[in-house]
Amino acid sequence: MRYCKQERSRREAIVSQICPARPICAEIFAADAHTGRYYAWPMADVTTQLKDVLSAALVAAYGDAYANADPMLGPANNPKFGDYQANLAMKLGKQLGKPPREVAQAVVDRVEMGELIEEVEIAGPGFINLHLSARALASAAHAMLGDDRLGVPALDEPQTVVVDYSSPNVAKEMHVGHLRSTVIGDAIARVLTFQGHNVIRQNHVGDWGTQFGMLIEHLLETGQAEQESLGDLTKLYKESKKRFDAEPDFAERAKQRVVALQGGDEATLAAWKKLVSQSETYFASIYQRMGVLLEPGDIRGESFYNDKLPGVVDRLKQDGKLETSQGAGVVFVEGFSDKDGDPLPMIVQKSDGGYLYATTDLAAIRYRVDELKASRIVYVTDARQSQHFAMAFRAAEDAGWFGHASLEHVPFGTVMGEDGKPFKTRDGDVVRLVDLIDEAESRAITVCKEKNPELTGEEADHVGRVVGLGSLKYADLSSDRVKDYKFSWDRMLALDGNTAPYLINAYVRVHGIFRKGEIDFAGFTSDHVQVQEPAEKALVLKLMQFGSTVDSVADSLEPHRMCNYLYELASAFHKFFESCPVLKSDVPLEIREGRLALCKLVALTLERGLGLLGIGVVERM
RNA sequence: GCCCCCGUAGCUCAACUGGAUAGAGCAGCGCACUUCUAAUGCGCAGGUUGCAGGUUCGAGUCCUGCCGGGGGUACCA
Repeated sequence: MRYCKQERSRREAIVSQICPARPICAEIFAADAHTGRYYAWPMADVTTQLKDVLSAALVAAYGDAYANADPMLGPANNPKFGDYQANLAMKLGKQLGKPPREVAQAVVDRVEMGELIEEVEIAGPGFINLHLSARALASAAHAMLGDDRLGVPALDEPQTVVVDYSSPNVAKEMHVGHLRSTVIGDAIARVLTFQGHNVIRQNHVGDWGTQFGMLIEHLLETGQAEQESLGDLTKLYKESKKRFDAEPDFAERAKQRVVALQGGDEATLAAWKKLVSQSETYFASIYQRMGVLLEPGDIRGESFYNDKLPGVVDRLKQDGKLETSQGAGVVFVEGFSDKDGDPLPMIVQKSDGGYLYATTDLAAIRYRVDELKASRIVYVTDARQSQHFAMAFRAAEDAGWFGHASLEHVPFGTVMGEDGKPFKTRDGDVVRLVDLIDEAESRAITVCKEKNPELTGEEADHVGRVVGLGSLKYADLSSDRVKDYKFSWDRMLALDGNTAPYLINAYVRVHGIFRKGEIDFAGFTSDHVQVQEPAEKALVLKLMQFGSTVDSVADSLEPHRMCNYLYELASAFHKFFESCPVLKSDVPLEIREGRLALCKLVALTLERGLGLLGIGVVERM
């Protein structure tokens, strides 16, 4: 958990001043009492206040040494255990050599209830169960409503974080294999940006390598290199590959062409640049359609590191890390072995003098640490590359190339078909990304029109685009990324369960209420938030978890945690919707206003949460 | 062979980084619509968390060994 500067100094002041315990909550609320409003300190969410109270109680009981101990506070996992639970007593009991329940009692005895806590009790081995006052909940909701960031403080000490994702290949069409890196990486970039980090997106495109020899040779021989547009790049790739495999003479010329390319031959380079530039235009169009943040300026392809590769090898040599094995320049990294149980080398220079992806990745690490000043670098790639990154990170670490920076591989599993085997077309071909998007949109339109026949024309198209793309992304994001997942149109477009349509529909329902009541959504605000009904209470408690969910996603780099949260939020909203009428004539005006506030808060949180996943919303569907 | 990842209800997935009685959706059965959009909600049923040990107040989660699936394992990325 991180706090803004203001918040942190406030916490420190409280903790240092309070021994023995003082009525901090009363103080906090008193500061606002004259305004007649419930919300407490600016930026101080109720969770933070609870932690303060527990910290203070802990210090009062056992002294200053425990001022920074984690109270282990979290939402209660069952309403009968209250609203929040603190699990510190069990851990502390061990440290202090006392029974956990005794520790819990000592803490509870010194908890200043104030207006925040209604009831506190000890249960089981030493759980501290906290029941919040209705007023505290109302205050929390009100504070969120008045804050653009929904109560999530911007970081006091932002880091420079490099997020490496998507990485398609020049002269090849993007396919299902690029889906996960692109979607997961984008969500991670968005979440870290929202937290306040300086996020530098890096698209490590495959724009260099031996395959360009055959492509360029074919282009030049057929005269296509002269043309304004190169046309269908997939066709080009297939044609040249076919020739490469079938014509030995062509294959030989293609190999020579690689040498010419590396040597900087003008005509060769011109053709290569044409390929790259056309591909980049194509990537940009896909990203735009997908609503992905990546731009041409984020591209640092393999070729970008070309002139840095000899330096990488030289540096390794200087550091005494480089060895020669079977004619290749290698680095032996501790802890890796090959089939025969011998140490596994990481090859940085081939026996013919060429460089490999390990060299490029090492060069990229240096660039990101030295030039981009990154303090955290995350790589969103296929889980199959785990060993490669483990070796590269270890080698760079051994060489002392990244002082305080942390490097993280963010692996993900494979997209499977319904049969449990890697997702392919019926013919066994790779599935093109554009085909996936097309089908997602058209299926979404069908599903939406079926439920709402009044949906027509441009609006139907728009809804189809948002819901279709959203469903495709959400399916990819909503399960634990390290596992493979089964691709299913029916499941991802289902209106029930943990799906994009279900979440977007919750958003739509809120707007439906505002439309029905002829209330301006954007302009609406209220001081009359009240939390009385169980469904209201459950909803507010869920809303309050948004901030910690963002932190959790940022720490773990697991976007599915946000999906789980949003699904629980939407479920809580639907229960509220069932049991708490808003616009009905017998609802008192104040209650109506308070419930409208909760509705708006739900919509804002859904929109923000989905937005952090790169998914949009619609007001009608 | 060695290393890494995965194994949870019939199916698809969760489980807040070790917390209380393992939760959802689908499929099955039964309820609630002159509606704030039933695109929903409620209930029933469904489990030896692959197996066996271990660590501790407490294990789906951590450790060890098996079983099963996937991936990696020297000049592709």
